[in-house]
Amino acid sequence: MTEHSLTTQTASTTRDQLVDAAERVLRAKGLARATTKEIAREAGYAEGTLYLHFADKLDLVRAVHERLLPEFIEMVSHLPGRAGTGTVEGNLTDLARSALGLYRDMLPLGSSLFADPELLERFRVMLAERRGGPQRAWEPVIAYLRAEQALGRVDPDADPAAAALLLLGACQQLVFVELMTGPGTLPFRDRPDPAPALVATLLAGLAPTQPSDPSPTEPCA
Amino acid sequence: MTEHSLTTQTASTTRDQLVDAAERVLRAKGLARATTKEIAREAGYAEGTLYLHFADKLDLVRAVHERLLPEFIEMVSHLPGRAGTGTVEGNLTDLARSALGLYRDMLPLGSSLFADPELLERFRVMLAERRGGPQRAWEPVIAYLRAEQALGRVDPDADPAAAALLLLGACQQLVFVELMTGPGTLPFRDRPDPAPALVATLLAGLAPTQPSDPSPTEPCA
Amino acid sequence: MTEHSLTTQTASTTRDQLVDAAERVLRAKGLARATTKEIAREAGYAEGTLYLHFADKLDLVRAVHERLLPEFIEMVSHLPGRAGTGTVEGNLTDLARSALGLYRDMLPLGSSLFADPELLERFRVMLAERRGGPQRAWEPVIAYLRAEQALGRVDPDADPAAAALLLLGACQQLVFVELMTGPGTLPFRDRPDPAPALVATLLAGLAPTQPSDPSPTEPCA
Amino acid sequence: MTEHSLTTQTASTTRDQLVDAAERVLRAKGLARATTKEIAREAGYAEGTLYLHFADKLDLVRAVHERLLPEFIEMVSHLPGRAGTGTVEGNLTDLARSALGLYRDMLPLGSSLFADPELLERFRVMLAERRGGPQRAWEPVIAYLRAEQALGRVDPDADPAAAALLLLGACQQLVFVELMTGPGTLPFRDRPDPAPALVATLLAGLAPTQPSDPSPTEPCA
DNA sequence: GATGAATGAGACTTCATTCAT
DNA sequence: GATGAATGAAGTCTCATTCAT
Repeated sequence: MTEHSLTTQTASTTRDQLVDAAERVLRAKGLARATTKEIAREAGYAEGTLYLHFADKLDLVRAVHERLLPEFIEMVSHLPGRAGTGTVEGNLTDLARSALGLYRDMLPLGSSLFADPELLERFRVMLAERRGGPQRAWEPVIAYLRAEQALGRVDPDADPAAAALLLLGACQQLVFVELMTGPGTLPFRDRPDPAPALVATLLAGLAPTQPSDPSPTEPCA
Repeated sequence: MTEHSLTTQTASTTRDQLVDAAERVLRAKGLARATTKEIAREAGYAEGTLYLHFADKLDLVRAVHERLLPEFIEMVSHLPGRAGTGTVEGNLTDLARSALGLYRDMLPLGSSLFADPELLERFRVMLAERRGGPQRAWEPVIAYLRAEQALGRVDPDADPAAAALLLLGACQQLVFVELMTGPGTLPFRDRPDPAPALVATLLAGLAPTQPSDPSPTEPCA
Repeated sequence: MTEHSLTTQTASTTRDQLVDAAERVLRAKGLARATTKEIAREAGYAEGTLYLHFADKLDLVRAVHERLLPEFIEMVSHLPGRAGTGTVEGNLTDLARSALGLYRDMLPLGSSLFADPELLERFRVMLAERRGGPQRAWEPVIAYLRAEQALGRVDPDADPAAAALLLLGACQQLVFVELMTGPGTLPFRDRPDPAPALVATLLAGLAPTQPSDPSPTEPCA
Repeated sequence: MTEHSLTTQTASTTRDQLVDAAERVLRAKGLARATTKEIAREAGYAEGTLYLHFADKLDLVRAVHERLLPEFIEMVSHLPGRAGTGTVEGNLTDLARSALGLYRDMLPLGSSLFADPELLERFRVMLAERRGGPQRAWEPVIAYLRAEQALGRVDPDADPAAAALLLLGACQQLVFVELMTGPGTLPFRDRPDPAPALVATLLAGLAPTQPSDPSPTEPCA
């Protein structure tokens, strides 16, 4: 109320403050334990105020996830798209590291949606309107790989979509396991930075380099 | 805990029936909307009976997830470990298809844990006792790849752990996107079976095949 | 209260518009579901405006009922007072039909008062100031019957007040039953217009006509 | 709980106690101010218990009205049906006095239904199942009058249904006005017992006994 | 061991009312 | 006079949990 400019750049409407507060509470307490009372208190408003701006609690939670979308997409777009600069390996390693951070930030909130089918359904409806969703992460990676293919730094026969899914999927799964097994565990063995190994493996492939074995593993027909 | 033969008979103890019912209700309604009343009704017992066998509701939910672990691990172990038989590509494709089914079955339940930090913490404690968790899925894949390396059908320099994470992570992420965006969408483009593309890409790698330089990692910059 | 010309102009003051809107909402939603928000919206004003013109919500509701009084009395006064014209039976039948319409219009709103003792009490206080209330309906009927008695068309020994109560009470009860049992029912048997039977019965009386008395009340059986 | 037989004849189930309490609170506070909290307290149960026995608050209120029906009908049936005994005038006067008591007891509760269209609708549905409603009061009166017609003590051409409606309607309207204008007023003039005048008027009719006037009141065309 | 009526804390939500603009 | 965002008390209803039977 009496704050003049807590953040110089944000309009900080009541609605935004409520969404901010809801996101903080959701991150801290989880969907199951986030109450309207606490969200309102966190935002500095009365509980009833919440219902001036949102139809119900799920509508507010959905708004949190809705606002996450552009955030997510922007982060994704910042995934290095620097085709032709540096090395492919370096770029993809940066990308993987960014993705790990992205998923560490987004996965707990996103996964919570599965706890409530009605919330998930509302989220789907919103995704259908806004074109968005987690699959958006693939796009800049695919675009980058295509650009590198054009530059000859990536195999022209490679499948960029599959490669994007392999790399980002690995990052997401790694974070998933991290979060599941707790902060004290070393999920991916003893490697503090798993990105290089993932990128190296993706670049080199598994197929043996010597065609001494006439196995049908070699697909480039 | 002190039970010696969980599965030697089709037992169907009251406790098991309650866990069964809880799993069904959790799958149908989601963690947020699963009530003890409905679980008890589904099991055919009175609500109070639940508290003869479990400390509280979270204990029952945790038991559902606990019982999922051997199920999960068993499914994972059935992932083809047939090193040397068929082709590597075929085996990994079968594996990817199995993994897709595995995640479709497990991901909604597993992701729900993120909605309740207290439940997640109890789950972590249980994981610390039982050696388990989603990372167990990597093991048979790694073992398989090592065996194929020994047979020369997989590059001896490849990193089996990274490869397992790439392949299984891609499967998990694909299912995650499927579940998020709803049954009506085509998550991975227009391919009904994404497994072959993933496996082909993983086998071939992204690096351009330069006949001059045998190191595929750093190409034509 | 201090307004001198309530109806000299089509005034449509803010206050009147609010009362209008309140009456519409009360008729549509009922006292229990009429909210200040909806009344204000219906009137085209902000919710706060309501409190510039009324002490509280009950004050507004009371104002609706207050304004209903002159309306009611005027309708009642239009009940045919045409002593000496037409026939007594015809005049009373017209009167009964008017009364049925009157109660259909007023009863739902009036009966709602019983749902809230505080509102009812305020209404009573107002009635004590304004001389009004549902009993006003008896007056023109009594006056009419007295005039007909003077003309010899109604038994000079008859009790006009009792007769008015019998006839109007019958109309009110009929509407009460109609409203209670719903629009789909036939409340008073199979007669679409119950007025003639009521009037005939009231005129003739129930006492058997002894042939010794040549009263015209008992005709051509 | 520990009461063994507070009332020797009543089962006094929890449900009944709740309905009892609800009726008491509804009579005391009115529909608009009756809260589930107070009803539960009045019944001596926790608020949640209410929802073990009723779908919601309206369901409980409806149950109150449902239980009023047999009460109402029984009271109505006790309206003197003593055809052939005493005098017609005496019997109808007793009847009118009973009806006044009946309506004094029932009208406030019954009228409250108009405050909430949803409640009224539920009540109508219930009436459609149970055959009941305020029109049931007419039946014993009609039956009585028919019996007296057979005995020759009531004009065989009289319309029993119309007569019942006239008499009971007058009683209901009188009570309605009493309740509206408050306990301190004398609603029907200065007569403490209005029953005799109503009955006398109904029996004698309004038509003049001497056909000295060739007025068109004479209907047998 | 099983029951299920009862509990009661607390969730979500509504809505009459206020007040700074 | 008008506004309408904000209030917060109070309402209805849910549901994990208990306990006498």
